[in-house]
Amino acid sequence: MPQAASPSATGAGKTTCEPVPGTPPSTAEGTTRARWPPLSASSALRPAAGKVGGTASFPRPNGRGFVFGRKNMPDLETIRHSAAHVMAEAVLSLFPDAKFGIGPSIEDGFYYDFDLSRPLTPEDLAEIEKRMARIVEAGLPFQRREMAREEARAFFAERGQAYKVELIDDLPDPVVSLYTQGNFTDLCRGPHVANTREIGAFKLLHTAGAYWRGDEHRPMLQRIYGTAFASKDELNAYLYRLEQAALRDHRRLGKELDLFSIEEETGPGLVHWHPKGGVIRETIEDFWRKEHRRRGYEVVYTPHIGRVELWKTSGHWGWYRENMYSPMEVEGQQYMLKPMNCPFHILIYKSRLRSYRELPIRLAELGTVYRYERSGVLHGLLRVRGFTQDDAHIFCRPDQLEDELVRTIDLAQFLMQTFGYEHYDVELSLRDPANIEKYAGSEEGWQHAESALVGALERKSIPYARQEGEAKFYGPAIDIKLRDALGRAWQGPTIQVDFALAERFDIDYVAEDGTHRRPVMVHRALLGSMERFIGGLVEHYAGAFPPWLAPVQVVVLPIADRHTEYADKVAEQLRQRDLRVSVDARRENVNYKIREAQLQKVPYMLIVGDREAAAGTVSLRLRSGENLGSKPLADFADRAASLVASRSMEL
RNA sequence: GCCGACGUAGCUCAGUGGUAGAGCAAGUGUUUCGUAAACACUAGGUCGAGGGUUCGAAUCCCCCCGUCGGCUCCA
Repeated sequence: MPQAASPSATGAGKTTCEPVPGTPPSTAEGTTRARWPPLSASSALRPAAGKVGGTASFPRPNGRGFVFGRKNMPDLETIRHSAAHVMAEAVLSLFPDAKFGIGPSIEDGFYYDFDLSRPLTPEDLAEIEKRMARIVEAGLPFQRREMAREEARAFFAERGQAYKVELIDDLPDPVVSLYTQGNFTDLCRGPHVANTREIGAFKLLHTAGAYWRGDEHRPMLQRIYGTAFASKDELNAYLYRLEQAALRDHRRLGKELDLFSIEEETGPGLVHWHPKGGVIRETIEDFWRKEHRRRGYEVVYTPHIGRVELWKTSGHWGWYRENMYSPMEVEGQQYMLKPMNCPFHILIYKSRLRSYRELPIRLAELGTVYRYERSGVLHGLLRVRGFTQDDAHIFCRPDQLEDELVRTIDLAQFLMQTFGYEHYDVELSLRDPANIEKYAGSEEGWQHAESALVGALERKSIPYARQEGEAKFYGPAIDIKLRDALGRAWQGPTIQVDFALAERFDIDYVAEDGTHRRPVMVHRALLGSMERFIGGLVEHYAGAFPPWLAPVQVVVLPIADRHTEYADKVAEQLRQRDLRVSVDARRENVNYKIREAQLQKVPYMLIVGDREAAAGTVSLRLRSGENLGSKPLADFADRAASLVASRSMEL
């Protein structure tokens, strides 16, 4: 059942209009929970356009976006927040009856939410951008003033700004601050640039609907996203990165490389793996199983459906029901498609009496689960309705917990390293100390588990961020966020202790003294789901899979028809070495075949003509464009086979 | 689910009320070629589904389905 702890989207460290204390912010209130910026959940899972770039390349100031470094150099957050105000002013000039929500700076840009009389069109965006340019050009000063909250309330009420009034009503402060530039005055904590001219380069990116205060029961506002930088060059660099990210989009590459498809006739969020995607998945799964067995896991298979009573016992019928497919009735019994594998693994554990001597028991499964997701949230392979988790459940004694966690982290690190994820951030989700009654399990259990998690991380010398209050009700967890080749964050391995299920299924083991005791249960998914993981890999590699994963590892390109026979012989010999080889024997010129192989990102191209056929060699060209010239076939076969065997990232 | 945009040939896209188009891919023929696109011809579409307006709908309207950008949620 591991579900990724969602990275909170709370705006720690963000400049925002929302909370508006009457005093200017102090740098001391900087974020404590994150060494990386808070990401919206969606950006963690799917680095979509607009969220790309991450902080790796755009360092943020600590805290609230105060001026730092050289004086008079406004930082990015201040620039962006100011740009949001300028955008609001432009919108006001176009829509005099506009009502304003909030307009914070965010990672990579800013947005502002508006309540408008009609939907925005692309032409509106262009017009708003034009008006913004005039405001920036005019060099209007930002003026701050303070007002008693009642006075400010009246000020906004008079202007029909109901959302601002609501914000003020939620503020505890007796005095609030307002910022004015040109014809636009906003409730805002600041800070802002001194003058609109300091905003530099900006661009509006897209519009979106957004519920007022993120609450689906409240009005839907129109949000405009934009970004701003101190200079035109930085803006262009950012836009270039967006283009690069779009080129890596796994949905685009999935089609171009013929890896998978999602068919309307089958239904949304249901993935068809094509032969080439299937090879990648099979290779990863084989590796996964082998590595798990090597580390003491036992692989199991469990059903895709189960009686509804099972889910009542597990509790999912209660708290997870809205994500489950409706029951199907068979012979008067109700069955559910499984959204989780854990109940089945527990039943395997429970199928006979267990001794303390056989713990830990590690049951692993590539288990396919189905979860109902609202239609608007589906996204390629990254958010689907049917997926295969690399799931495992560890049942152990309390005294074994920390060791098991260390072993699990080891395995996670090994996997990540194998796939070339070199950077990651670790979050430790703990109970909310102010609210301990809402959690399942005993006080001692929690304390033990939390200290085992901390102990494991410290034994591994892994830096982590403590996140109090982020734990699920059933147990504390470690979540690992991966950084891909573009520095974007992805949901990675998750390791969760569970106090609820062992209890609900009443599982136990016989201890040394003959008493029955409750084992500790750990859920863990290291790749997450095969769908999401491979979707992420496609983007991480930009479609250029390392040789061990490449669907076609070698393509042999005969120069003319008379070389086809030799090409087939070469291919056959390479297949004897377990390499995946194809021969492009079409009556096309070599350049054409090379181009095609290149676009398919095949690691190795072997060009064979008269010279090679006579000498028993192949002319090796790498996907990188490097032409290594003729070499004996056996040499190439050795090289390729050894790089594949070692799962090397090299060509 | 909600807001907005979109859905035309296998793919990428043009076509805004008057007989459905291009490039690439595919098929056939010609070319037998040395490291990123040879040439010619041919075939290919109930313009996402259904309903409506109209003499006439890819085009306008309604309603479904799906995709995309977000909101929300998560593997």
